[in-house]
Amino acid sequence: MATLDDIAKLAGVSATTVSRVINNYGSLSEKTKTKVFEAMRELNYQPNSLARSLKGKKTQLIGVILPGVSNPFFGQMVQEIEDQLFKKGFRIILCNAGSDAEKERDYLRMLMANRVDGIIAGSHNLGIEEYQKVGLPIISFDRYLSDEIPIVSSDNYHGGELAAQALVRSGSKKLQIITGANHPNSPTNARLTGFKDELKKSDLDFDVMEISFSATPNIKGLKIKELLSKREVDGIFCTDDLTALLVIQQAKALGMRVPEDVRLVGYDGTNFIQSYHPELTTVMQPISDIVMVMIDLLLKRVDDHDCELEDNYVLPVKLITGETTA
Amino acid sequence: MATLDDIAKLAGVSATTVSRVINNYGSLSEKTKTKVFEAMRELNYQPNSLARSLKGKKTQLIGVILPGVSNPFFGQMVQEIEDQLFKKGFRIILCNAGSDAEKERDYLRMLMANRVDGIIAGSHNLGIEEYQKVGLPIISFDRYLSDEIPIVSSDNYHGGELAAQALVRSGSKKLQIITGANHPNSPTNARLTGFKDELKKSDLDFDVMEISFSATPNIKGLKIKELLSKREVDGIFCTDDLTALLVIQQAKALGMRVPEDVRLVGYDGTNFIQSYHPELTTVMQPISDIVMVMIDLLLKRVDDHDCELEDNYVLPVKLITGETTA
DNA sequence: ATGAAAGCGCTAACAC
DNA sequence: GTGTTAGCGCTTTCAT
Repeated sequence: MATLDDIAKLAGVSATTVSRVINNYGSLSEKTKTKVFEAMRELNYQPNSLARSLKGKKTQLIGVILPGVSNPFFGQMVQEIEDQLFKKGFRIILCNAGSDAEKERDYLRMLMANRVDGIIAGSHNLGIEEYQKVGLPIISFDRYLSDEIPIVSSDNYHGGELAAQALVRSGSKKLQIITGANHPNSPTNARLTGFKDELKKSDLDFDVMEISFSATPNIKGLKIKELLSKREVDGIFCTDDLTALLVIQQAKALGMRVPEDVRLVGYDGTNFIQSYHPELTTVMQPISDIVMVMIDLLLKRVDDHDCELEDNYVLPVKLITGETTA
Repeated sequence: MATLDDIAKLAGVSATTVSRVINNYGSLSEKTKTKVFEAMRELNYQPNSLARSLKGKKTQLIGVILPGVSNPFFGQMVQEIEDQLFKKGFRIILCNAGSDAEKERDYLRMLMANRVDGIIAGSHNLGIEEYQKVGLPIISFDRYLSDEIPIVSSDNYHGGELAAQALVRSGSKKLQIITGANHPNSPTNARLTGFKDELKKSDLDFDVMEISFSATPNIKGLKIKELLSKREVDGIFCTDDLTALLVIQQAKALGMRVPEDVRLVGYDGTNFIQSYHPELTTVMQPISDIVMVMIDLLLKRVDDHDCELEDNYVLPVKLITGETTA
């Protein structure tokens, strides 16, 4: 692979001059510029960004740590992150942390070793104290990581309220929440709180069922089947859309009709769900806006490591009404 | 951020020694090792992989160029790639090329500039001659890129045959194929050919409808609606599962029953579809195996740029039978 | 068992 | 308008 020196030799100038041409810096004669450009073309030259970054420049690399990209919600989020970051000249290193805290720690070390300019983190793992001392700009999605790390999230509390309202409005009397395991400090808990608080107004009964985020769809389906077979609930709020899909599936299998026998509200409202399951009433998170805010904040910190930021940035959610609460 | 020299000073040894400790190289006394390790811990030291790579080492970075990760198929594929590569000590730079050839070219340049060790590419863009001269190990998924680049794919031809068989077996008489726009040199065409060839045996009629891969679900839905309203077909093969979902949606809206009025076979068989749409008959691509082969080949080329590889690696597909062809 | 010194490819004063 | 030089943080001979 050609180096700056190769170009310099071929163009008959010094390395500095080539560097100047590349970075469009200082004053160059048209003649040299042309010569250098030609040489670059001829050797199919690409400046070694490793060397560049070594000299103190940014790497233009951002680490993205999320549970995993096979989930449509995070798939869309990563796509959005990649898209917006690309336009600003950054690339991303994708880190699927899954539910493996050790892997997440490894990734954190690697990202430090690679001198990424910053990190966007939104995994579900807890107790990773390493976040305290990465010494790199970090923005978190929807999780508390450390006191210094700003959290961007949608308005989970209001989302919970909206879900409750939709269920109540549709005439449900015996309500059920199906949610991931209860993580302390997680803004996601607010979905629950909002839901409960809203219900207090109407004095209705409800139950909470927790199913680990990392359980397989089969396991989740089983638990849902158990729940539904009792035929005791007529309104369900799932704190994510995929679980809601499972409820529809199991209800159908049990001969229960949605929404006649049981009403249903999901959460997330990805493009995928909106296109392929428009029947589902759900609370839509503004993924694009969330990402925009995260990137904005992150790049601010990249430019100035010590710039002051709020602890929390909360973006509005929206209820999308489908037939499952008709 | 601490450097090797900082550690050397703190431990009271030379930089060379620290380097030896890090790389577990040459002969070291236990005493020095301990001192150095302590210093590293104290300063939360991470070796600068940029500097390391500059010295001729590999970057342990692999570029992954795909249409986009918000599609469940590619989402699962990327997740699989990331997973398998992580275990071998590599990280990935994610490049969503979308349907933007210029973006793909940009990414190619960036990947060269970043000195990634290799590239896995499976975008849908055509006419990117740059692949000819990247000078980096590349493996392609399901697309022809250049004569030197091996293609790994599932057995598209047999997949087409299986789809046809399933439809015929279920008693369909007037068949329809819905597929992406016909790209020259794309192994995906084989799905069509396999389907057609199989049909010749049974002497049934069929039509082909092309819908661009990059069309929105709404657009696709519209075309499908037009098609279905004529009520002329009773068996449909979609060359991807998401389109099949759209067919189910439109059929329902038109009051047509699946499979009574129209039978349906999809293609891909992701975990997502298997879990959330088990009713869909589909041809499953062995994503995990495909990725394993791609990575195996890629790493061979990383170790030895000139190692001989086959042009094509074809992995077996499997028909998953659901109720849409019952 | 350890250190000194050169160099990977690039940028940025500092000359002229 | 262009060249010289000194590093960035690390690895790697070659000494000792």
